[in-house]
Amino acid sequence: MADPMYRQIAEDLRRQIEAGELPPGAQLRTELELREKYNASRNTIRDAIKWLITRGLVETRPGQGTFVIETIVPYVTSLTGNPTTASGGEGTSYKPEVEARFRKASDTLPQVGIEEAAEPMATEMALAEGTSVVSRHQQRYIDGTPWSLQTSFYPMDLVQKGAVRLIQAGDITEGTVAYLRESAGIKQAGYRDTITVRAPDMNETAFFRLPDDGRISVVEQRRTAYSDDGRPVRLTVSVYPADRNQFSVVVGQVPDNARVPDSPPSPAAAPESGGG
Amino acid sequence: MADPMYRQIAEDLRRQIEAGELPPGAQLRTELELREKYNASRNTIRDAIKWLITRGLVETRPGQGTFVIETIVPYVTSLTGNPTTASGGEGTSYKPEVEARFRKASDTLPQVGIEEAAEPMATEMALAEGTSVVSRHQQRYIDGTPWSLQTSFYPMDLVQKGAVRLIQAGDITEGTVAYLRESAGIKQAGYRDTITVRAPDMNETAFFRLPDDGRISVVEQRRTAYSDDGRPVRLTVSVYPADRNQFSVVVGQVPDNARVPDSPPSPAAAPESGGG
DNA sequence: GGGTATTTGTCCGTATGTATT
DNA sequence: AAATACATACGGACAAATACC
Repeated sequence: MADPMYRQIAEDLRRQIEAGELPPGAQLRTELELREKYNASRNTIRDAIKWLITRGLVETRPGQGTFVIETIVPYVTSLTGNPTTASGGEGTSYKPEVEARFRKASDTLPQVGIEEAAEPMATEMALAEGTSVVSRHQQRYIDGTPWSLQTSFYPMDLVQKGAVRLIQAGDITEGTVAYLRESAGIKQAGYRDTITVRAPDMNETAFFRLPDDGRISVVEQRRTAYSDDGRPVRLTVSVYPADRNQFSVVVGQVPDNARVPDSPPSPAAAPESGGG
Repeated sequence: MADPMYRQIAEDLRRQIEAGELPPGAQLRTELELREKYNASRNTIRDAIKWLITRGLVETRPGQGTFVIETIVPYVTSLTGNPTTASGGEGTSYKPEVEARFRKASDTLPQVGIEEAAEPMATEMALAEGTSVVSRHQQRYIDGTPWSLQTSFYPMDLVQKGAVRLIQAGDITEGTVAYLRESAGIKQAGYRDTITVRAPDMNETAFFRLPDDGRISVVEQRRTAYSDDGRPVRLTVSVYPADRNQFSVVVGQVPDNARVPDSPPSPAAAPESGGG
C-alpha cells in the first residue's frame, strides 16, 4: 500500500488489460465512472490514465473515451543482404520485398535536392564540409500507413562521372546500386549501418501520425555504403517508427525455413530477468 | 496562440535547452519561480514540465529541483561478426570488445537454470513445448552502469552430447560457441537476429534504473544460432536500454578506418524530412 | 542526530473549453 | 442544438524527499 493512489488504479487497469479482460480496442469506463468505482477525484483518475498512456497501453479520444491500444502487425526489414546488388531496404527491392509478404507497398517519387555537406554527414561520407551532395528523399507506406522515411546522399562528383540520373526526380528502377555501376563504374563493395533509437522530431511525428507526446520512439538507421576502392559512395538515412517495425540480421548459414516471426515477441513471453 | 498555455511554456523552455542557454545538468527555476515568470498556476507549470519529461529533455528530483538531462555516451554493439567463432556480443568476447574502446566492462557470473520450452521460444528453437532447455543469464555493466541483460537457451540434449559445462554456473571462458564445438561437436554455421523496440518491463526498469514512466524503451535482440546441419542450437535474448546503446551492422567489404561514431547522431543534425 | 526551509509529489475541488456523437 | 467525454486551467492542502544549519 505504499504506492500512491493513482498508481494503484493504473496497475489495476493494467492488470485487466494484460489479462485480456480489456482486449485491444475495448473502451474503458469514463473518467466519471472510474471516479466512482475507485472513490477518487477525477484528476487522480486522469493521473492514472496518463500513466497508462505513457506506457502505450491506452489512448484517449476527446469526446469519445479511453481505449485499449490496438496492436500493429510489424513489418520486418532485413539489414543484411547482398551488398553488391540491392537489398536490406535499398532502392528497387522495396516493393517486391514487401509484397512478397502479402502487404501493399507504395512510396513517393524521390524528391531530389542539392545540399552542402554538414556534420555529421561530411565525416560519415569523408567529404569536406560544404562539398555539394545530391539528396534523394522518399516516403514509404505499407497497407496505406506511413512506414518509413528515407534520404540518400551521394557525392556530387558521381554525377560528373556519368550518374546524371541521380539529379533527376524520376525513379531509378534498376536500383541505384546497379545504376552507379553501369553509369559511373562505381562498384559497391559493402556497407555499414549504425542504428540508434531516439525520440521523433516534429516532422516525423506529423508524417507517421505518432502521438505528439513523444512516447513512441523511432529507429534511425544510417547506412554508409563503400565502393570497392574503399571510398564512401552513399549515405542513406532511414527512419522507422518503433511501433510498427522490426529488423532482422542474418549472418552465416541459416536454414530457409527458419522464418522470421510475423508478430513481435510479447514482453510477458520474454525471459524474466534482471533485478540483481 | 492556438496552443494551450502549458505547451507554450514548455516550448519556451525547450528552446532555451536546445539553444544551450540551459546546458545539460543545469537546474531550471523552481515551479514557484516559473509560476511567477509565466503568470500561470503551479499545476500548469507542472504540466509543461511533464511535457518536457516525456520528451527526455529534463528530469525532476524531489526536494532538489528540475534539471536538464545529461547525455550518456552510447556503446555500440556490432550485430555482425564471424558466426563460427564468437562475436556480435557473444560470450567471451564481451569484455575485450568493450575494453578496446577504453571503457570498463564487468558482468555477473552466469545464472544457470533448467526450464521447459514455452512459446515463442519453442518455435524459435524448433522444440516441442515442454522440452527441457538450459538457460544461462548474465547482467552486464559498462563503466559501472547496468548496460544489458542477456539470457541464452540451449536444448538439453546438448548436455547429453557432452556439453556438461552448460549446466554449471561458471564462466565458459573460451566462449560457448567454441565450447560446443569441442565438447559436443556442434559447429555453429550462422545466426539470425530479430530486433524489436518495446517498452521495458518492471524487472528491466529496476535493473537499468530507468525512469519508471516507461518513456525510455529497450531494444530486444533475439538471436537464433544454427549448427551446420541447420538445426537451432541456441536462442540468446539480449535487452539493451535505448538511451545508452547503438548498434552496427557491417556487410561486405568496408574499410577499417571507417570508424563507427562514438556519439549518437543528434536529431537536429539529421536530415529534415517527412511532412507529406 | 535533529530541526527547518525548500522543492517536488500527490490529491482534492471547481470551472470552462473543445471535440465528437 | 444538446449531451457526452476528454482537455485545460485555476486554487488549495498536505506529504515526502532533500539540503542545510
